[in-house]
Amino acid sequence: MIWQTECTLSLLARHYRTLFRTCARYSALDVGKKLHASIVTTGLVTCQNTFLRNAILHMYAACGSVLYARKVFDEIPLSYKDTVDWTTLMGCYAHGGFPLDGLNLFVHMKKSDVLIDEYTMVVVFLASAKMGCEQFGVQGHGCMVKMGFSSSIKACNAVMDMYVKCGLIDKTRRIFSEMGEKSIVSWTVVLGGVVKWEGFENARLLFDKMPERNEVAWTVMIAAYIENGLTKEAFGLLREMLFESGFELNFVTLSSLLSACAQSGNVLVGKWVHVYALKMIEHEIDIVVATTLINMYAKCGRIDDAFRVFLVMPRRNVITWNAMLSGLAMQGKGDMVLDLFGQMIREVKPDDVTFTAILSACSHSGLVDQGRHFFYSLESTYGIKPSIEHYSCVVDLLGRAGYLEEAESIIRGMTIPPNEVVLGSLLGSCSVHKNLELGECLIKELVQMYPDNTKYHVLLSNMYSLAGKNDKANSIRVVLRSRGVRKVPGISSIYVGGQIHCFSAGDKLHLQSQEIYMMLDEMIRKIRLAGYAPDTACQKFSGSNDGDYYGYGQEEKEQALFSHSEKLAVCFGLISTQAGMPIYIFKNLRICQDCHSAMKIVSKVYNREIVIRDRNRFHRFKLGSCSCFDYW
DNA sequence: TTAGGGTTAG
Repeated sequence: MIWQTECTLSLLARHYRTLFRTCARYSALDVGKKLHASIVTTGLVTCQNTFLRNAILHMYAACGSVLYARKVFDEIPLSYKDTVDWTTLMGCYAHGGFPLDGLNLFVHMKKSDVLIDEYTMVVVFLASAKMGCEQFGVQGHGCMVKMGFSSSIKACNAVMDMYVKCGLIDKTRRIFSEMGEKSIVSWTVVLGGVVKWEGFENARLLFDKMPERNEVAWTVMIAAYIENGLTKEAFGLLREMLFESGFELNFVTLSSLLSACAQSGNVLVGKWVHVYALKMIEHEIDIVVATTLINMYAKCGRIDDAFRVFLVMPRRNVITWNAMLSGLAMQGKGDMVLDLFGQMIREVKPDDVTFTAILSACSHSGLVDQGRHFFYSLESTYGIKPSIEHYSCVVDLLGRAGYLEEAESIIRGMTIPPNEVVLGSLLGSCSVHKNLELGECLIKELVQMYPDNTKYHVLLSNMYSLAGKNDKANSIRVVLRSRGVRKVPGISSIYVGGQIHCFSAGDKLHLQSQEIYMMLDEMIRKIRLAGYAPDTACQKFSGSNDGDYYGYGQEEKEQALFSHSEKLAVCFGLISTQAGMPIYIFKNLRICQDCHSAMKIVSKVYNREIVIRDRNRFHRFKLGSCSCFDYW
C-alpha cells in the first residue's frame, strides 16, 4: 500500500514537472502560477524533490518573472540549493535585464562552495556580455581557465560570444583557433562575430569553410547579405539553403530575415519571406512572424501593407500593437495612433513601449496637448514610470513646439539622470527657436558629459555663428580643425532592380555617375523655375553632415548643397525607375532643410511620390508637400 | 532501477 502511494506520488510529481516545463516553453506565467498554487498544499514540493522544485524555478525564470524565481530560490534551504538552482536564477537575472545581479549571484555561489560546472560558466558569460564591457568577461575568462573549463566546448562558445558582443573579435578568433574540438555553435558564434566586425565578405569565406551548417548559420549569412543590400546574393543563398540543402525556414529564421529586411529597407526580400510564410504555414502565421512583418513593412515605408497584415491577424499581443503604433508614428500619423490606442486598450494592456510610440507620434504630428496629457498621466493612469525614452519624446514634443521652459523643467525634475538624447533634443529645439542662453548652458553640460564628442562643439559654434557672434564661432572651429574632427558621412541609399545603390555627398563613384549629374543639373534647373531657392544657411543647424561649408563662397556652397546624398539618390531614382512609380530612399542621418524643400518641389515637377526614411521618421513627398507638414 | 535539470549561435 505504502509502495503504491509512493509510486503514485512520484508519478504525480513527474506529471507536474512536464506541465511546468510546458508553461516555461510557452511563457505561460498565469497557468504556471496556478499550477504552483495548486501544488503547494499537496506536500509534493519538498527539499528532497530537486527536480520538481527546479522545474518550478525554471518556469518562473523562463517566463521572465525575476521576483517569483527569486522567491522560490530563497525558500530552498542553503544546503539543498544545488548547481542547477543557482544557474537557473543567474540565467533569469541575465535574461531579465539584471546581469550584474546574476554575476553577484555567481560570486555568492562560489563563496557557498557550490559545484560550478560548464553550464554555470555559460551563464556567467551571458551576463558578462549583457554588461557590455569586457572587464567582467575577462575576469570570468580567467576564472574559467583556473577552474579547468578551457576544454569545455560550451564554455568556450559562450566566452567567444561574450568577446564578440564586447567587440573583441581577435580574442574570439584566438580561442577558436586554439579549441581542440569545435561544435557547429562554435563556428556560428565566430561567423556572427565576423559578420558584425569584419564584414560580410570575410564572413562568406568562413561560411564556405564550415564543416557543417545548420539553419542558424544559413540565417546569419543570408541576413548579412540582406543588411548590406545584396539582394541577389541573399536570394541565391536562400535558394541553396532551401532547395539544395533541404532546410526549411522556421518562425525564428523568418523573423531574423524580416528584421534584416526592416533594417536595410529591403522590401523585395521581405515580400518574398511573407509569401513563403503564407505558403508554408498551414494554419495561420505565427504571431511573432506577423509582428515582424508589420515592422518590416512599416520600416520599408509600406505602411498600408503593414496595416493589412495587422488587420487580418486573429490574435494580437502588446508587441503587435506596439509595432503598428510605432510604424504609424514614424509616418507622422498621430491622429491614427491615438485612435488605434483607444481600440488597443480594449484588447491588451499597454506597456512602456506603447507610450514611447504615442509620445513620438504626438511629437511628429505636433499634437502637443495630447502628448502632454499622456506624459503627465503615465504613472497615475497607466502605472508606468517614465523611462528615458518617454522623457526624450516629451522634451522633443514640447521643445519643437517652443515650450522650452516646460521642457527644461521636466528635465530638471527627472528621477533618472538625463542622457545625451534628452539634452540633445532640447538643444536642437533651442537652435530652432534661437534660445542662445539655454542652448549654451545645455551644450556646456553635454561637453562636460561627453568631452570627446565634438558634435556638441560643432553645434555651439553654429549657434554662435547664427547669433552673429562670429569670433566665438571661429575660435571653436579652429580648435575642432586642430583636433581633426571627422563627422559621420551622410549616406542615402535606394533599391533599383533589387540592388542597393548608395550615395554620399558629391560622390562620383556610381557607374552611371555622368547621367546622374546630368539629371541633377536638369532637376535643379526645373525646380528653380518652380520656386526652389537654395538654403545654404540650413546647413548650420540641420544636423545633416552632407559636407562642410566653412570658408566657401555662395556658389560653392550651393553646388555642395545640390550634390547632397539624397538629391543624388533621387536623381538616380528618376532616371532608373518607371515614370509615375514612387521612389523610396533611406538616409542614415536626418534629412536637411534644403533637401526637404527641394524634394517637395521635385515631387510636384516630376509627378512622383518620394518616400524618404531618415534617422527619425518617414517623409512622404507628394504633389509639392510632405506628409510631415514641415513639422519635424 | 537510473538518469534526468540549468546553457551558448539567428
